[in-house]
Parts: sequence; structure tokens; C-alpha cells
Amino acid sequence: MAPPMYHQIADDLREQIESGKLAPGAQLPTELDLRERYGASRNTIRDAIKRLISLGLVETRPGQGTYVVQKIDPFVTTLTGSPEAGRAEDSSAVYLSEVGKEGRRATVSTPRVEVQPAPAEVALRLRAAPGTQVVSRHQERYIGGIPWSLQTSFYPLEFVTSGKASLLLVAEDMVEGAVKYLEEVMGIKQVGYRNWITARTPDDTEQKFFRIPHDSTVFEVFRTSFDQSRSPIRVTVTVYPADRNQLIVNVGEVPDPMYDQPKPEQSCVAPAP
Amino acid sequence: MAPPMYHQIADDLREQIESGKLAPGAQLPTELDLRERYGASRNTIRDAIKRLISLGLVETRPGQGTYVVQKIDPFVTTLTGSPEAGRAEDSSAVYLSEVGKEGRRATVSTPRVEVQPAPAEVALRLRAAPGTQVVSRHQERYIGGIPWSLQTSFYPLEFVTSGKASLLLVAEDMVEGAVKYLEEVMGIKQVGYRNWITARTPDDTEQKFFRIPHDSTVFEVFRTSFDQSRSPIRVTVTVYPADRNQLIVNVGEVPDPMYDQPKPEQSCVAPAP
DNA sequence: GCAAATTTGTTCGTATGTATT
DNA sequence: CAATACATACGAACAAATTTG
Repeated sequence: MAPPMYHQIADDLREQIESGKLAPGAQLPTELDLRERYGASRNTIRDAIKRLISLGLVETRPGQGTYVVQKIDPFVTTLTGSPEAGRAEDSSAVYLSEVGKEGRRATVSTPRVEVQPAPAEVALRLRAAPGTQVVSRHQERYIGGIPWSLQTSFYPLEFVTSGKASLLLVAEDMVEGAVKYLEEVMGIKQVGYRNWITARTPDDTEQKFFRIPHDSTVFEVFRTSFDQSRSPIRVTVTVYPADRNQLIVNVGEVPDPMYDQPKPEQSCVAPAP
Repeated sequence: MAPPMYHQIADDLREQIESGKLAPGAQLPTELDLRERYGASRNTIRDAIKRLISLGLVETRPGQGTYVVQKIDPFVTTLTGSPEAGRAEDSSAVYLSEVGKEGRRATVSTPRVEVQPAPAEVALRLRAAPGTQVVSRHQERYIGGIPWSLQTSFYPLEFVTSGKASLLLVAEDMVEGAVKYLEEVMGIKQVGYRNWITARTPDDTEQKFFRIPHDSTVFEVFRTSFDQSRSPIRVTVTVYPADRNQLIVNVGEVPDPMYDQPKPEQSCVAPAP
């Protein structure tokens, strides 16, 4: 009934990491060293390391070695801004556990603007037929130089073909915010929005941009905005790598979230007795 | 620069699964069959299958074979109920994409009640010193017989030592809801709460209960409830396996979410040109 | 109920390729 | 270029779980 050897080796290394015996950033012994240390074959050692990778505890660098991951202070995004808010919700809502830390300002790439058929999940939320043409605005977002999220907003094509909101096609950041702009030129007022949160593995683009392994996890948040008549006016899809992002949802009256900023820890749900 | 063979094999099988050539529930050819089909060694075939597992496309059953996963209709939980609501928020907020489907009622185990030192993340949120004794109430929750979530609520021990809320120690489901009970016996009114959402890999208990692999993903939602004086009165930790759960956050006025219930699809963020 | 056949899980050894120093 | 370290791939053997005869 003994667990397999590569489990035991992984557990032993995990304990060393979590106890601090192997500090963040430190290099693990090479696979050949571990092979001797544990009296196992190299393949078995590699199986153990694969488990540590899937736990997010270590990373391997070809030609260099295996290293204990440096967990960065997570970015925390509040999803419940005021319904009228244009863009301030996102960037201003990023709290950092080390307050006043330098070099962590949010920056955004210039958007890539396209007219394309709406992906199925977007068409559904815009209540449009599958394949309907829409305007998409795609941006890469960083905090303190670290890849933070990938965001794409989709608008009905009528907004621009009607000639009223042609600025949506300009590949420049909308500093004032798209919500405010749409209200000014079209009289469309955002009265609410819904966030739909899922988790999945990253695609190739996301793996490269965030530099995360293929079997890691990303949050995918679909935000559908609605106007006075309860019609969808925009769908924004934001992808956050789960290893460096957390989400906050406030309901009713709550104190400032800086109160209870946790440190990275393990589970705290009581196990069975 | 060709991708390694186990990538190509995995991609080929993935295409067959996503095209429907290999239907959900169907058995893949055995490893020995695939070994001949692709002219690779068994270990290489197994590496390819491991990739499909991490994508959540297949599962292996020792002694039986490898099967295409049957994705169940996801459970969708709305995190933004009314601040005063006691328990109705959770169970009533589970929408199902196939409306009226039978056998999908939410059921809850009788709680396991303990007095224990607060885990670090809980103590922090209750603004108590680390290790402070708290009352914990732990429940297993199912929908239609399927393990849905594990929930543990933590209350300050003073609530019971003061003699006012001794029902918190009774190992029975609080049908009326704990929030309503606390208001009745202690005059504590919940005016708001905050959900703090993270993602991580499951621990042993969660792997067994949800029957998910060790490298899969769970949502961990910390809900801190606050009273009139902005003091925390309860911390509820809920763990949802990400393969069958999605979360909704409503802000402002939004239409009924049944409108845009998506089907399981892949990413819809436009890749780089 | 048991034995045999089937299928995946673990472990070893070895060789070669690729990335980094 | 050489040395080092991880990545890929092959072959083989036995163990453990499940189904079948």
C-alpha cells in the first residue's frame, strides 16, 4: 500500500521547499544528483519533479537546472466597480499587498483593432447570430512590467457603421474610457454588467505571453455590459494567469480590502477527521 | 524545429476528439494499439495521453482504458446575492443550462462542527490573532448527486461562549440560515460581504471527494461577512472544482442570466495576427 | 469464485537531442 | 568548442486494477 517512489520523492522535496530549506529562487540538485541521493533512476526523479511543477513549486530551465519558483505578490482585481464606471474599475482596483511598492504601475499596449466574425461565446452574449461581424479591440496589460492580463472587447459593428462611434476603429487607447465615449456619441448608458468567471488551460498565445506552462490555469472573465433597455452593448473577455492573479467581489457595504491581505498559504479547509 | 512526437500525437488525438470523431465517453485505442498506429514507443504514447489529460479531454481508468471525458453541464453560482440573504444565495443561485433537467437538486451533508485554532488566512480575515480558537462548520455539497463543493464556515468562539449563539455548535443544518439566526439571537446584522477568489490545485481530501486528478484546478472562494460596525462576523471558505463550476458576478441592473448560457467551447480571444 | 487475459501504472536502463554556460 | 543539464525517445519488465471466461 506504499505510495509509488516518485510520490515519496516529490513529497520529500515539497517538504524541503515549504519548510524553507530550499528557498525561493534556489536551485535544486541536478537530476543526476537526485538520482544518487534517492537511489532511483533518472526517469523516476523526473516524474517527481513533474509533480512539483504541476503544484507550481518549481520550474525547470533547459541547460540550467530546476529552481524553486519565486512567487510574486499577487495582483488583486476588484470586479465590482460602479456600473457607470468606464475603465477606472480595472486599473485602479489593483491592490498590492506591499503597499507603496515601486515599479508596479499598470501599463497597456496600444490596442489591435479588428473587424471579425464574433466568436460563438461572444455572439451569444451580444444576442447576435453566430458569425456576425463585430469590432474587437485587443490589448496586452502589464503591471510593473509583468504580463498581467490579455483583454479583448467586442462591440456590435452597427456602432461604427452608423457613423456615430467611429473612434472604436482607431487603434489608440481610449483614455477617457469607451463607456463614457459611447454615452457621449450615442446616448448609450451602461447601467450594469455581468462577469462570468471560468478557469481553463492557456492556449499557445497565452502560454507565450505570460510565460506559463501548457498545463497551468488561467481565469477567463466574460464581462457583458448592458444599457438602459437591458441590451448588451459590449462583451469584454479578460484572461488572467491564475498563478499571479486573484479576484475580489464586494457585495453591500464592506471595509477597505487592505485589511485582510493574505500571504500565499496552502488550503485551510479542515480535512476529514 | 519540428515539435516533439508526443506533441504531434496529442494534437492528432485532440483533433479527433474535438471533431467528434472520438465521441464523449468513447474509449481510445489502447496504448499498445496507439503504439503501432503511430510507430512510437509506449512511453511516448503515454506522454501524449498525459497532455490530453492535462487539457481535460480524456481520463484513464487502470485496467480498463482511456476514455474521452463526458463534460457535465457546469454548475453556475452567483456570488452577488443580497447582503441580507442568509443562505438562499448559494443554492438558489445555481442555474443550469438545460432548464428543468431532473435530478439536479442541491443537497448538503450534515455539518461537521469543530472548535479549532483558526487557519492563518481565516484568522487574518476575522482580524484575530493567529491560532485563535474558532467554531468551524464543514459541509459537503452535491447537485444531483454530483460532488459540487466543500464549504467551511468559521465563527468567532465568543459567539458561543457568550451563550448567545450556542446553536452554532449543533451538528445540524441551519435551515433558516446562520445569518438570520445571528441577527435574532445577537442582533448582528450582515450589511455586506467580500468574496476573494483564487485558484489552486486540490489537496488530498478534495481529490478524493471530487474525484479529480492531483494537477487539476479548484476555485477557492473566501467570503468574509461584515456587520453594521464593519466588523467581520464570519469567514466562509468554499472550494469548487473548476471542471464543473463557473461563477457569476452581477453589478448594477442586469437581465436574467439564462439569456446567454454558453456551451463549452475553447478560447475566443483573438490570437496574434 | 477463481484463473486468465487485458490494460494502465511504475521503474529501470540507455541513447540522443537541445539549450545554456 | 566543450561541459553541463534538461528534453525526448526507445525498449523492457513487473505491478496493480479490471474484465472476462
